[in-house]
Amino acid sequence: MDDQTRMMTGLTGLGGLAQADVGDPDSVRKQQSLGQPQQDIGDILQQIMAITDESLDEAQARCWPEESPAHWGGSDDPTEGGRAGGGMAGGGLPLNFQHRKHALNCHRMKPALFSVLCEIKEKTVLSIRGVQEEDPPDPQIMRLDNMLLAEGVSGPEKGGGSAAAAAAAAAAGGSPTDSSIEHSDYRAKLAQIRQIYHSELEKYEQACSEFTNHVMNLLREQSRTRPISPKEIERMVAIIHRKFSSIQMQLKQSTCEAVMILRSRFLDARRKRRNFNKQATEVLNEYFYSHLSNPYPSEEAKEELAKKCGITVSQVSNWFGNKRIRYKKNIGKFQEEANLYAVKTAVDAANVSAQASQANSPATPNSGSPVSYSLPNTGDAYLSLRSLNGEGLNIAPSLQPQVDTLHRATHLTGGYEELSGSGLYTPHCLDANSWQDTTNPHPVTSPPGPPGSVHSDTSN
DNA sequence: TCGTATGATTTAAG
DNA sequence: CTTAAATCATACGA
Repeated sequence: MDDQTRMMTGLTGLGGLAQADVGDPDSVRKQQSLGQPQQDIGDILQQIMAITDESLDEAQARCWPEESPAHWGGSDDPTEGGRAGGGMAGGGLPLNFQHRKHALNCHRMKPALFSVLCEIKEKTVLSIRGVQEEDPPDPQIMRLDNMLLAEGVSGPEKGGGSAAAAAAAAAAGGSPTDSSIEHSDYRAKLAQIRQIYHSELEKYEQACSEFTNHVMNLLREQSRTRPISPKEIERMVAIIHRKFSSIQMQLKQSTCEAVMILRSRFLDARRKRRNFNKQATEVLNEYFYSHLSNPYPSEEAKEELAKKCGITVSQVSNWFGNKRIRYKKNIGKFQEEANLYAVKTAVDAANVSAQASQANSPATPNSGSPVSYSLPNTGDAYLSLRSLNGEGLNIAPSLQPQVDTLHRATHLTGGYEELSGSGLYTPHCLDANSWQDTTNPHPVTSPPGPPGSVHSDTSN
């Protein structure tokens, strides 16, 4: 309302000026046609329409290629309204346009017409009211915001991102060197995304405010010829902001996607799988094959293995899980490996026992082989070796306890059969299912092992 | 480039 | 929680 009154007063106050403007043919014509109000109003309405259209067109043509939209609305000062046309002329509007506009603004009937328009509008504006009462924060955009914040993209500064990366990597449990390299890489990429995000965001914001400015100035400008309430301007601005925020949401969404892809590329351990080093595999295999009858390392054993191999406990668990299932699935394939490690372990054990019996030393400084877990093994190693040799190994007296252990294990697992018959190296398969048999009723599903599917074993 | 090896994850059971 | 089993996705060697 305030604006309107201001506009009105401004316009009325300019009546004199308009009449003085003799140079304008339109104005002259209008002055002459004062006697016919009807025609006059029709005329002026037409002009208003024309000008409204034109000023929009002009605005599009002028505002966008150039900047400095600020001068567009001219001054807000109502007293200057009459001269606004003149002032605007500097902007490069066609002279014709300027003239007509000016004439219109200064027409004697203008105030009356304007008030009529206001009145009409007053009635219609109510219907608009109801339409625009909703602005609950979009849950979608809030989710995106939260995620970007959590990823350190939209957060304060670096730190959030690296912290997240560190946490993720810690969870992934990669080797320290690897992960640190990957982290810097990850952080670099994240920073890149972050930078792009921010520059885009800034661009959007700038564009938004620019556009808002244009529109506001346009409306203000138009408000000289038609009634525009501040509420309407406000509403228009809100609409523009909504549009731009939907664009912003797209930006946020694609940024989120980029971050997710980055994360999965860099932090998903599965994608970044590295084989364990040779020594680690060896250690694990030695344990596995020396505990073949019960290859389920205890928590402590796992920890020790993990330490030895420079991997995490869960990696040890994974390894044993994979190994068990794969061994069981195709024992034949692993036979060679089994024999290899059996020999290895047996040799170690022999060394140990030899030293134990000779030097009475509890230490196990065996060359190269890092098997030092307190070898309470189930005797599989000896079994393997024995079967390799075809006949019994001469077991040192000091090994007797281990043989006992073997017996016990044999009993426990119940997986051994009478091998004795074959005598030679026909080591039957330690039915892998028997790993579970202690608890399970015997599932007859023998693994689809190849013909030679075999494991060294012993008779009693 | 392709087949295999292998570490990790998922699913389901207990 | 642990585990078996299936599956995924990469590593790696021929």
